[in-house]
Amino acid sequence: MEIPKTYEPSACEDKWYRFWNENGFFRSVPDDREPFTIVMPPPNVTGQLHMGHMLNHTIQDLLIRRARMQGKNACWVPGTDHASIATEAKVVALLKERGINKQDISREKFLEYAWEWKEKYGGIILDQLQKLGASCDWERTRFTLEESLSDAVLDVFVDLYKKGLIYRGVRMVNWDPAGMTALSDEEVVHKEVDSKLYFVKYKIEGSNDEWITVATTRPETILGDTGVCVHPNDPRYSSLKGKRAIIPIVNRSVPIIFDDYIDIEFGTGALKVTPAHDINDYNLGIKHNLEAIDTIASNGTMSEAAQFYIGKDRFVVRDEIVKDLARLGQVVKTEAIKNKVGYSQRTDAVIEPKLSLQWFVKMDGLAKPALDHVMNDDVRLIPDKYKNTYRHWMENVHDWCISRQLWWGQRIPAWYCSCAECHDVVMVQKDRPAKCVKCGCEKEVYQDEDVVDTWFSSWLWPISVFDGFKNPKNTDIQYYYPTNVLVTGWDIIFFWVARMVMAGYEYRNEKPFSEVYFTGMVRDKQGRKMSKQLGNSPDMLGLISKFSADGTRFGVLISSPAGNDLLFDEMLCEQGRNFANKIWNAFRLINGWDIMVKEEYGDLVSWHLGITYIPVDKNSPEQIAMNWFDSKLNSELEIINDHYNNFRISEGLMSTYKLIWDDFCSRYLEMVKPEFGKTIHPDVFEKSVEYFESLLKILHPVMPFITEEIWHLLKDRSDKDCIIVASEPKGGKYNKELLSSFEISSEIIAGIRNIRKEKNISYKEALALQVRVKEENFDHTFDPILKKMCNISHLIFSEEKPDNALTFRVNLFEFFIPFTAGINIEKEIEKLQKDLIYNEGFLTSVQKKLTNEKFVNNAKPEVLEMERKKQSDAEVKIKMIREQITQLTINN
RNA sequence: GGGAGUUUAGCUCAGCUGGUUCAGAGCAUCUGCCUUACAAGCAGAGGGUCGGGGGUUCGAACCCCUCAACUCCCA
Repeated sequence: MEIPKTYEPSACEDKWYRFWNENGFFRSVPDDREPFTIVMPPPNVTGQLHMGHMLNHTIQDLLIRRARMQGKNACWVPGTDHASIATEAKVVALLKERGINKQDISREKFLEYAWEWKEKYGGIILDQLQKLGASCDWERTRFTLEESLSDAVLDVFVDLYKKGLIYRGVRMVNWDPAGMTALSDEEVVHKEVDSKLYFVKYKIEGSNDEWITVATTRPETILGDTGVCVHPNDPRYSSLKGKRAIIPIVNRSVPIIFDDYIDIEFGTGALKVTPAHDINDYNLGIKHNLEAIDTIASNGTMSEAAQFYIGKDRFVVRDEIVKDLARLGQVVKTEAIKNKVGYSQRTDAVIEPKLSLQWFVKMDGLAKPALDHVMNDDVRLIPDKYKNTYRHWMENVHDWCISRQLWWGQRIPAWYCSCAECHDVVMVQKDRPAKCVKCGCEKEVYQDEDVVDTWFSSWLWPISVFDGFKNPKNTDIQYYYPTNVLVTGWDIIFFWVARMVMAGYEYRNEKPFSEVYFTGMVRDKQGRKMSKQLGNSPDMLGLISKFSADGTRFGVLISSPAGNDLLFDEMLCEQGRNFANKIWNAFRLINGWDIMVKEEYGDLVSWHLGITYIPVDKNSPEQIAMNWFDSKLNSELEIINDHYNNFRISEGLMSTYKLIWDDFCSRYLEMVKPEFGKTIHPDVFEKSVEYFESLLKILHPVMPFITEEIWHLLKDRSDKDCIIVASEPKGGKYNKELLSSFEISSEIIAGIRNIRKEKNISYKEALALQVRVKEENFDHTFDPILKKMCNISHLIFSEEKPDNALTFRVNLFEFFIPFTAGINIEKEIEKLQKDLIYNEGFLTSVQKKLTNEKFVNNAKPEVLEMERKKQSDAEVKIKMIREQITQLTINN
């Protein structure tokens, strides 16, 4: 069979994904093994796979696949989030295209359309995850709005209400006029924008020409002003005590109040107070008993209460009112200013602070355990710098506004009676009450129109996916909960992570997960966050088809330190693809070897593989290579595991990359590779295959497809013998001296290669190598390797210096290659001079330390010892270099 | 306005409690090679006052102070 020169991923990726899935390798059911559980942060049903998901899910898959290979019962629960506001907006837009207005259809009809939409598009993102290789247990797929999860939401609502942790009240909320709903504080994004600060003068009541000038960025709210506030210590305004001002246009008389809340420096030091449309003004209003006039309707236009500009958009009115005020001569001046404005995270509309009746969750009681258990590392945040952020938020947490004026979501289980005398009755229970608890009427009971915040379902996710609310003692929840790791972006630490911790302790008295791994945000080369709006997120499926799923996974992981943003560049995926190809070719090499047959090796002294043969010569390059790689593999395995166990994922991958490419391919395989046309010893072949298998297993969690493909090409295996369920390579002892001695040999090899290159000596031309050392003082372990790798015909050990030889130095050893042609004496001397200067400089710095009494007295003995060694080594080197220079000069 | 973080090679990042010849890795760049696994490759090379300034110390990328730039969170 002809094996292609380059790896062809497209066919094998789909093939293996289907195979794994059909053979139940992704499936997890409780058993007596240790569980390793990850619940997927459910992506929005409206979403398409973007770079953020890619990063997030690749990491989760890596962790799950590692756990699976460690023999744990790995369970990765997938699912999607119904995303109330985003989905509702999508459906509304879709209906509009069809000429249907949301207002014109019933709630039931709307939900029908919404479900239809969800069925059609809601699964796309999960399908895309399969392309990436995500090894989730698809039989466990959940959706935050499905029946059992919704039941949990309603039960929790009722329960918290009964505990007094949920209440209903009129508060200033963040109103999204585009989404037509209230939002929680966390859903508001503050952006700095260029605004104008308008200085408007209000007439003092009863005066002829006395004015007070206020500064505002929101002149359209003037219509709702019910006070003017100044600082009690501000001398400019002390004469205004007890006076009133006239609000222009509406000609309302309002009190001038005094409060030290005012910043004397800002604007004119006088603040117009609009209690209905600013949270600070609202608080001032309560304190000073000011009326709140709600002049802006829920859709962002001026309401009846505004009296003027009714029905016009607030931003249109901003311009109009300034013109009208100017006409009245009441605009003093306008300044450009930068200020922070709140935007809806979902619709990007400017948030309108608005008084309204909403449902809230009390946070103080819930926050306490959630804070403590993170601070004491019961729940570990990675990287731990987020502990600070988390604590700060928890200590200053505000009550959570959970009602949303939407239809797509769990409808709030609160019921009211429509009888006039029962307007204060609220019945909170899951099912419709048979009759009003106050007046007893049966027909007039109606349900709250609102739904709960989507996060009010996702905060229950780690429990509800295992049906832990309805059935708190079921096998799944007892086995899988608490889960192991949550992988998510730090941008939702408050929205979601903090609240899951709260729910975990409230409902199971136990953390939801032991570790939270925060990924960074994926940014483009210019450092911008990748987003759909900017259109700077590469097409995921395009990337996968270009560089393979394995290559793309590699590219994403190689540059993703925990919590640090990742600047994504396609080149990283290309590097991944190249790596896959390198591995593919290592396979081709090994696969192409002819194994030695019986006739080739004379005496039969060993028994192996059903045939007898003489064992590998223990001084052969092959045996030495195997000894070395054994140690190398074990020592690197220790390092790689340490990296991964501590979530240093990109470092773990980098070590794997170098182990495979540099150590295995460039060094080991070159050392054992038979000469052209020769055969390989069966032991060496077996061992090489074994090493290769170990490497594939180490790499599998990162590049699952190619490793599975080669795993099966290397040997005939049964359907159950797949790398995805193979046990990870067990580390073993390794010989440190052997490893460092090999590094020295590598330098010698590099020295010889350099000389060949400089002097244009072909590899085919055998060379002699002379070392200036007594034979017994040289480590001969790798002599056969030197000979093989560099085509050295013989090694000479002598304390003499040969004439006319090319030379290089490794540590304290001088090497000579007798070769007369083409030696450029001047260049050689120049090179040696440079070396000499460096070493002399180095010696001086060491001597400086050693003659410094304070250093000698204070430094630790081992440091001192090290410095002495440096000194003597440097002295020897300098002597050697001087000799070489002298000899070169004399000889020519 | 309050707080957190970052700043090391052209790029992305390592560098543990200050002390191995410590200034590193990968990528990119440059130079030679179509060598019988791989040009998606092989063999090499160059490249950094560790953001600036000051201090502590025998010794600082690492500790302290200060300034600057960038990022983020909260109000």
